[in-house]
Amino acid sequence: MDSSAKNTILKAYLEKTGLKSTAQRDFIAETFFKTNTHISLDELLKKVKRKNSRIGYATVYRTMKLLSECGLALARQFGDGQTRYENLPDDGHHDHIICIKCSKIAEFQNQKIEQLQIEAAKKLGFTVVNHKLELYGYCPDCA
Amino acid sequence: MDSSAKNTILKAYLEKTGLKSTAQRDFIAETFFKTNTHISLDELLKKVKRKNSRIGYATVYRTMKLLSECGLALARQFGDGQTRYENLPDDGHHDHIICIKCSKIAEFQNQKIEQLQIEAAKKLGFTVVNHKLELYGYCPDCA
DNA sequence: AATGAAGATGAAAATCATTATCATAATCTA
DNA sequence: TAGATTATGATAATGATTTTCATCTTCATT
Repeated sequence: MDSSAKNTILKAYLEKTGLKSTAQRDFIAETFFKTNTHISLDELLKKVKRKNSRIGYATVYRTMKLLSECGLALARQFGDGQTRYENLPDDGHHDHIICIKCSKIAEFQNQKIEQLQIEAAKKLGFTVVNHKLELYGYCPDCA
Repeated sequence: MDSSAKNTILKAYLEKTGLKSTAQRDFIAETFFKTNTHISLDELLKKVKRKNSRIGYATVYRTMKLLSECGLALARQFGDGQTRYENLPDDGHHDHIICIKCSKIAEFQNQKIEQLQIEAAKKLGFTVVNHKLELYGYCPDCA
């Protein structure tokens, strides 16, 4: 999904819930859509402030909550105490591996694992809709 | 693994890191080992205080961090703002599959998935210590 | 058993992320 | 353009977790 499609969704959500479209919201959303990491609110705020230093962090918090509600951002907790936001993946699902020492996060995809998950679920009579897989360990630098 | 085996591990870890064995630590650990839910620190503190009201919450926090470090407790965040701790499963590692309609939780084990995880991590230079896998979908009754 | 050094404890204060408050400003409908 | 409603941003408040520090325990050594 490209940025303009996301904007359409956002606008529709705002309208549906009786919220207003504002320059700050648009700019924060736009900035977030351009990221490709698991960005923390702190980091996003910094990015936003670079262009518009008058935007307060409460607005960034509020906007990300909004994006999360309308499905345009995924909120994740990796155990370092901060919520991190991720864009919808363009290229299908991926999982995470997190360094328990330095908190570095890497991503990986493995079709075989996905397949085995579906099979394991099937054995129990379940149908899988979604999943969350996080590996915790040491990154190359901290090993 | 039974409680006494866990105690042995804990003692070994304390010795290795030059920490001391204390009545509070033992009691908190023992209390935790008896739980079978994803207990929050708040809830654990309450349990502990019932028997020994003089134990402070800082000690509970510190002890759970310890247990987490030596692998005797699993820290999890389900997005409600609190860290919850889970005991090691008695019968080897298991993962969860959760029904998104009725919230039923089933458990499964799959050695192959574990193996593939380790391989996927290795490709990125990571060493896996621990993992969390949750499947979300529909159970047989809600399908 | 007594000593002494290193840790541990608990109460309270500090910190960090997040949320709420509130006066002011921007948006939008009519 | 007015009027009503919502948004903003600075600040204060909250809630979970960590740190601080004076005091107490543990444990290896006498």
